[in-house]
Amino acid sequence: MARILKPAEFTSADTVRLARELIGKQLVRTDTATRIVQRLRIIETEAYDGPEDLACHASKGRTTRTEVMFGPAGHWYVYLIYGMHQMLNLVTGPQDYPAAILIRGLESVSGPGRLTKRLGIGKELNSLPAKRQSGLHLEDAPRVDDALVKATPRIGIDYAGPDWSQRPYRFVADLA
DNA sequence: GCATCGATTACG
DNA sequence: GTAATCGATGCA
Repeated sequence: MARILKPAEFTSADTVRLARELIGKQLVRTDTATRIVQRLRIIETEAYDGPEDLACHASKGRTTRTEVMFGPAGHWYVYLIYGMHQMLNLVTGPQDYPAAILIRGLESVSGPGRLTKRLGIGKELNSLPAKRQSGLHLEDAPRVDDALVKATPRIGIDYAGPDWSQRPYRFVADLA
């Protein structure tokens, strides 16, 4: 079994780089009640980097919803979008610096809303640390070659304006 | 209290 | 192209 990634490993201020490095790592769901364990590699991520990033929820300030992004790295940020889809994010960066990485796709599961549904992820995980005892954690994996990873603009954030919406903060593993 | 807005998906 | 669906937010 692969090494478990600790929350403290995501304290780097370079969230965009962390989003790139998360590609290929394994997302592990452990349900103590049903004993079902799911282990899937991450193939798509997006970086949301700090108060200046107009696409980042925290750019509007510290609120009940965004509070977790200001907290310690390595905790889950889960929220509901469009009234029906749960989005899974990993908080990154130093304490009090609001940043997170949206996990958009896993091998065999395309789409951020679909993956949370598949793994049974909901708001009960919000603000919990990415540890085995929380029921959802990350495990290390060999680095995915740069030739297989492409960077593109983030999805669905045109409202953030051309400067932010066009930045290559989305990473997709081109598995073929 | 009430109106508006989505880090999406599925279907035509 | 557009409907579905509801918590967070902002304003009164």
